[in-house]
Amino acid sequence: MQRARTDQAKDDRREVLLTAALHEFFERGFSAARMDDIAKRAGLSKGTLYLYFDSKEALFTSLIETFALPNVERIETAARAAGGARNAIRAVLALAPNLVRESVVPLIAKILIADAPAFPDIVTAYRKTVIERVLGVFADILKDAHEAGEIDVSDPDLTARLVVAPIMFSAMWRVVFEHDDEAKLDLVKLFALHEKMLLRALWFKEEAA
Amino acid sequence: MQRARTDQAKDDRREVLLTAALHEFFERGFSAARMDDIAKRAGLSKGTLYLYFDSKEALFTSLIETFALPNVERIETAARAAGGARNAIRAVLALAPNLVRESVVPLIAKILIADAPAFPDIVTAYRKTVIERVLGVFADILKDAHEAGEIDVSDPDLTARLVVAPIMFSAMWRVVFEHDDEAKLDLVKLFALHEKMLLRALWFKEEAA
DNA sequence: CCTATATAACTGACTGGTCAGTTATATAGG
DNA sequence: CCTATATAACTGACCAGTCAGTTATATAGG
Repeated sequence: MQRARTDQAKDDRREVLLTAALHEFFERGFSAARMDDIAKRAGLSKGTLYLYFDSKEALFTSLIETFALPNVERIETAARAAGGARNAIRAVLALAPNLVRESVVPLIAKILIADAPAFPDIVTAYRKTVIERVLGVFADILKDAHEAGEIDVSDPDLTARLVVAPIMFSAMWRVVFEHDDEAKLDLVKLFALHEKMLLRALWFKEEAA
Repeated sequence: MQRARTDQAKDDRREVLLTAALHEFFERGFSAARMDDIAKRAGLSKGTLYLYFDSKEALFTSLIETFALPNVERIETAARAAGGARNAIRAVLALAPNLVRESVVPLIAKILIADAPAFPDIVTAYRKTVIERVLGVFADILKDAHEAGEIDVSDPDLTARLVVAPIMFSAMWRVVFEHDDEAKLDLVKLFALHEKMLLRALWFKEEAA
């Protein structure tokens, strides 16, 4: 086997191992995933895996930390870049189909849901740094629009959750049901509809006109 | 240990074991849950557990089958009993807080999500008998209202998913985050808001008036 | 109503297999 | 030829499933 001697090469190897771990943990869950399989999937041996991570738990923790943030930033930028609440909602819901179908977000979510009771600290950290940050961005935008008299939002935090709920719903749908093709969702249509209904609900006076 | 001699007593024992299994599988996942712990939780020995279920897998299957249907029926009756789409939506969303907070539905959902890849057949069966049945009830109601000219619903199947999404969202929230009290959701307010926004989105012409 | 006998519910020690983590050995690459 | 990296053989803890033995309960027979 070729050796990773430079720092760059080692970082690459770490990443390959983390990606392998992502898929094994996703498919099997923390407990049933085998360190041997993760190493093999990365084209390495178990011994080598232990050169890069101290334990199965350490690997799990690194995994969540590594994959959690990048996609949050994508959402956050899209939301903040668009001017105004209406455009922010549009921008994020336009991103949603790709996020649900192509990104690792649904995989990470599934892994966290599955192993939450075993890793309460990781879950709490994830909620604070990822979930509540995303919800907070939405809530802020809604609040601003409310204060500007543009829309009527009694509770921005709860409204933000209602905006996000279909993303979570379809992420779980993908992860649980889409192993059989019969159950595929049309995500583009789903989020277009969600957008339409949200705009009607929030700007209902103008929309009805 | 007292013995279960009558059929009734045996059924009771089965149920106690299933309830113990529900909680262990929920907390640990299929793989990490121990048959010994399930038995102990039910106040019995592992040997006895094997008198009632052939294997860990058989126990798992029975568990899903036993707990899946009753709550579907609750939703279905509530939806069908209420006359008209508006009342059906109201009736079901009024049920939602209790369903999310008190029923086993979120536990079963979590277990299924966690172990879906290991039990594709169970998952497919669950989708057909539970999920699509519930979604179908909503879709039918929406379609009827649409055909009666009451509301404008281009795609009842997708709309039904948007109605249900916040239930799934808050079920996962409970199951993943509510181990710490800091993260409690106000479900009554959440679903009241969801109802308000749905009514605006669907009957937006009248609501705006 | 008592007691002896039969039965089926129950138990927990044991077995075989699995897998996280360790270590002795091999070798790529400078 | 030296050493950091990689490997695969190894160890021991753990656990699903089994089964020989135990005991609660039913009931036959006095």
